[in-house]
Amino acid sequence: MGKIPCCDKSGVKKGAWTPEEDQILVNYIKRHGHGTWRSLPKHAGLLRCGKSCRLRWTNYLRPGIKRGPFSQEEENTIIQLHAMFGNRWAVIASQLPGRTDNEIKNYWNTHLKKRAICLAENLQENLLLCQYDNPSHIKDQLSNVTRHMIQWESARVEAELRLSTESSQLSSSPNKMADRYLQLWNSDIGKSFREIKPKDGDMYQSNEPEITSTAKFGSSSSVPIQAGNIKNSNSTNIIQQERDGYKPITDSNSSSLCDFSDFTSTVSDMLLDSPVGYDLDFFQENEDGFAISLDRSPDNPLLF
DNA sequence: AAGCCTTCCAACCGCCGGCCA
DNA sequence: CTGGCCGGCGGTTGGAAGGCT
Repeated sequence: MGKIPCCDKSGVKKGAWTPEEDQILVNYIKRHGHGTWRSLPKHAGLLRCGKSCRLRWTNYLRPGIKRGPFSQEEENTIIQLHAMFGNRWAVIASQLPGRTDNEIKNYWNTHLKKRAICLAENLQENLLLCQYDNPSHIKDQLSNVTRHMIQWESARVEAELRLSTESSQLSSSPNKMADRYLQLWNSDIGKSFREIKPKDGDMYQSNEPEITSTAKFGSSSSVPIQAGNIKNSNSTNIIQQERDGYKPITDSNSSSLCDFSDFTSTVSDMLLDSPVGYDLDFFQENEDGFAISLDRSPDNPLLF
C-alpha cells in the first residue's frame, strides 16, 4: 500500500525560497487563504510541494512572526517550558507569541542545550571528584550539586506556578500535575540528575534510571502551588552559572546511574514549604554545605 | 588571501493522529 | 471499523556565513 507522498518529487523545487516565490505565496494566501496545502502550489503557480509552502508560510512569511535574537525573558520561558514538556516545541512555541516551533527548536539545540549539557557534565565530574578528594573538598562539591538542584527545582516550581495559574483544569488534577512532573523528570534536565555515575561505595544509591509511572510523583506533584511571590527568572541561573565559570568536561559515557530523588525532594520541600514563598535568596552555602541565608549580594552564587 | 573548521538556521523528511467517507 | 487524506510535529540535514589559522 504505502503512503502517498505529499508531492510528486519530480518537477518540485527544493531548497531555499526566492523572494519571488515568497511574494507569490504571500499574494496567493492573502487573496484566497491557504486552503488545502497540497493543492496550493498548483493554484498559486509554485513549483513547490504543499508541505514546503506550509512550512515557509508558518515559519517565515506569516504575519506576526518575530525575528531577531531571543530576549532574556523568552529564554527563561523556553528553559522552564522545556523542563516541563521536553521537546514539545509546538507547546513551547504556543507560549511565545511570534516565535515558531522551528525557531525555538533551533535556539534550544544551538544555544540552550549546550549550556545544559555542560552544566550536567560538570555536575557529574564534581561528584566523581567527591570520591577521591579530601573530605573537606566534598562539601564544596556538594554545594555545586545543591546549587544545581535548587536551580532545577526553582525552574520546575516556577513553571508549574505559571501553568497552574493559566490553567485551573491542570492545577485541579493531581494526575496531570504528576504527568508534568514525570515529563520533567524524563527531560534532559531531569536526566542530568539521574545520570550521575558514582563508583563503588558511592554516596548515593542508584535505583531507577527512568521513571515511567506517575504514581512515583504523587506526593511532590500534588503539592498545591500558590500564585504569588515566586522570584522571577530563577532558571536563568543555569545559564548564568555556566557563563560565570563552570567548565565543561567531556566524560559522559555513563552507564551506572544515581538516584537524586531524596535530594530533589528535600530541596523541593524546602522550596515549597518556605514561609517566604519561593524566593530562593535564602539559600546559601555554609560550612555544612548549604543553609539558609539572606545574603542578596551579587556574588551570591545562588542569586538568579 | 585562501583554505579549513565551526556554528547556525532554513528547509526537508518521515511519522503520527485526527478527520471523514 | 477501516483506509485514505491531510496537517502538524519533531528529528535531521545541507549549505551559508563567520571565525580561525
